Amino acid sequence: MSTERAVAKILNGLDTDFVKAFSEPARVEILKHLIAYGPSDVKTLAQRMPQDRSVISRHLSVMHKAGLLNHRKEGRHAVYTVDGKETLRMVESLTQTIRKCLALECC
Amino acid sequence: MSTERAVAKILNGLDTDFVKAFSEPARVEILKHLIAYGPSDVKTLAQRMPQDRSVISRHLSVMHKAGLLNHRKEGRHAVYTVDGKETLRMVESLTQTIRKCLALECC
DNA sequence: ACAATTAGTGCGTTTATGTGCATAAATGCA
DNA sequence: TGCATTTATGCACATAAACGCACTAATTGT
Repeated sequence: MSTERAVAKILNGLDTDFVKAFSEPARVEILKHLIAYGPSDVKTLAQRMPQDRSVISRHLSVMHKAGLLNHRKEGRHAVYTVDGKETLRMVESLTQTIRKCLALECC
Repeated sequence: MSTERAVAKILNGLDTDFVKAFSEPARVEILKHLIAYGPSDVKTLAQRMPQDRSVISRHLSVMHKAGLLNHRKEGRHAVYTVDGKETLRMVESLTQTIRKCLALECC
């Protein structure tokens, strides 16, 4: 297989949703709070941040879909928690992706 | 120091320029070519991609500023190369950042 | 000196995303 | 049942980023 195709195969598996979660300051702020204070509902998180609740809710949804957060319903509350295991798995996968690519580096 | 401040201290050091480089498909395409074919100038890269040369030039500039690429002038050509060492250093730094945060995880 | 080639920047346009308000659905409590 | 609370979504708007065109600057070769 050509190097070009090998590199493509590796980098096409790159999880862009994962990296996007970390490129948005508001989402990082949410992560900070979830790590420091543990499971939290939308209202609690929103109270700590300048954005509207709806915005926080959407950011949480994005991070949940990306696999960084777990989500459960407790009555009318939506409780989100950091999925540390999965998050770590993904960042290590990213490292491996880059490692493999660079190993193929032509010159 | 409170857990909140400890987490903030760690995550504030997060290099968002680095992660942004990987969240843009066009930039990943550029990386693919640079890894597979080695040092390339702007025209060569632009010929492989649908975007205008100016767009490629700007993406290269972004990645160079983020530390992913090296840049040298060869006559009228601008030759870009992947800085594998630095790129690897950065992704490992990201992994460590996340690792440290999760180690502080409250619950 | 002149024409051709290459890279980068200014500028306006398009596209994507974050944001807030209003609202509906679901739940808990009196 | 009636009312408050919480979340999520539709919608419109603002901001940021990607994009293409046109132009300038720098360099090469004739």
